[in-house]
Amino acid sequence: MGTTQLETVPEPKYWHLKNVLTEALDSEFSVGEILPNERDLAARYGVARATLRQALEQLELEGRLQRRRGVGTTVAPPRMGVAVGSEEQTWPGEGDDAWQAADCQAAPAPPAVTELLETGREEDVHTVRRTRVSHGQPVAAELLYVPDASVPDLSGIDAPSGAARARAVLRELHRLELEGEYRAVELGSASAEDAKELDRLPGSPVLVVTTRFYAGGRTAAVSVATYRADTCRLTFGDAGGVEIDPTPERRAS
Amino acid sequence: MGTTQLETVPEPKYWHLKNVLTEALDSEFSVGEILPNERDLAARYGVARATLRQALEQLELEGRLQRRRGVGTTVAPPRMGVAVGSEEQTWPGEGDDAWQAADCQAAPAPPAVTELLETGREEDVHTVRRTRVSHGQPVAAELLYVPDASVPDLSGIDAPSGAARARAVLRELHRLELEGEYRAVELGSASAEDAKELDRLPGSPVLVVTTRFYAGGRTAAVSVATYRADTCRLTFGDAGGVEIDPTPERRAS
DNA sequence: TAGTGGTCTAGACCACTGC
DNA sequence: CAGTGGTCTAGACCACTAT
Repeated sequence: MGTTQLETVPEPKYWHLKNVLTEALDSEFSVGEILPNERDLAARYGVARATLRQALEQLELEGRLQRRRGVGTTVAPPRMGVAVGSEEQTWPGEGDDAWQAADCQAAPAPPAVTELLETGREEDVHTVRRTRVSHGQPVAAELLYVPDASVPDLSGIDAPSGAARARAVLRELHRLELEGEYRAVELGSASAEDAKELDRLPGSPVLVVTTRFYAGGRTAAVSVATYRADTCRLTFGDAGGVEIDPTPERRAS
Repeated sequence: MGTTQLETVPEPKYWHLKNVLTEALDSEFSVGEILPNERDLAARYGVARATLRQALEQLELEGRLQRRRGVGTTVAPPRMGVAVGSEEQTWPGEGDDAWQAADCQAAPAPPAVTELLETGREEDVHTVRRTRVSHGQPVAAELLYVPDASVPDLSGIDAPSGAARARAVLRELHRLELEGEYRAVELGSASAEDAKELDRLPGSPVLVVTTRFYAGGRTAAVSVATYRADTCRLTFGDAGGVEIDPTPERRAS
């Protein structure tokens, strides 16, 4: 850095600071290392703590830092790639797919999902909760909505709720022939519930993946999965069998 | 502060405020409507402006609000779905794909891209800039990196740079047989350049879509596209021909 | 208990938009 | 020009984690 022109461009302090810190991160810190605390850092760079925090927030958003209350700020490892969609489409829970079924309740789906499923507004649907763990870390929390019409033979199952019932719902679902998937990704913020499962604070940025599963000419199930945006890079497709560990870029010095 | 419960759950003010505003948005405002200014809103809810802003930032992140300096805060329309990947894989610019080539320069690619392309660190690659407009709004800015090896017959083209050359590069690229695509989506923040193209402030949250195009057993091109996270929902696949306008949920009253 | 990040305040000034 | 959101400050207290 050295220079800084004053001419014509009043670059915000936090933006400049973010760039300075990015370089420092690249050159002077290694993954997992703890940064000085916010008060010290602010003092060192001659800014108010709030301004310093604005820069740190950006860096956290970009996956460069991880902050934990009561602990400190650490240099984050490169984001991990998590496979979300591939060539061969499969039902959730089919094969061994990194997800763990946690629970299943009968409850009305949120309006947005109701519309996709074309179910009644007050109608109960099977609501399966699953979590996904990768590299020992929770990366996603999912709610899978399955209308009773998609799993008509479920009645015989004893377990009224819980993981056992969740697995039963999935098993029944697999009996249908999957005709297609339609997926959407958007930015969201973690609900209180999801935040707890993801070990983050409520409001943390998440990537929301909504998947509609088609069977028998209708939407047979809808999945809403929220991935930690700070630690995950969602991957799609498999590029003709090539599957390289992605994420180059960062390295310690 | 007046009272408020003391029992067990000190919910942050900005979080509570966000929820209150969300309901107000659902019930009392319609798309495009202008909210009261931040100072008035803060006073109305009895919080400092910074706290109010924290709530507004969350809502903007969720795509519910749009804020423009010098103008005001308006209720945002539902996010638009933009198609990013579908069953049939195509080269960028093949068919009529909503993108507009803007420029092309010869320059070294960033390290991350260099690694994917397996080109030399200092080697120049054709760098095509394109923008994508949807519903009259800029939604994405892209940099497409094409090593010379992928377009060997380009030498004869006159235009050294500019849109004409960009189109020429794409045309040459289409002569290769596309063997596969590998895509990744992650959260990022807009660079100063991208921000300008997207009509946003630098640092705004964006969805970064990195695509590797395979041909001849190698990565023949790499595209890095940044989509406005506030206005876009990225869609993948086509679910057997079904293509419904998504995004239910919001409505004015 | 000491130290961290998270929340909140009440001000100030700046940059931009529109009239 | 007046009015908007964007940046910045200097403090305070709270919630959490580790020791």
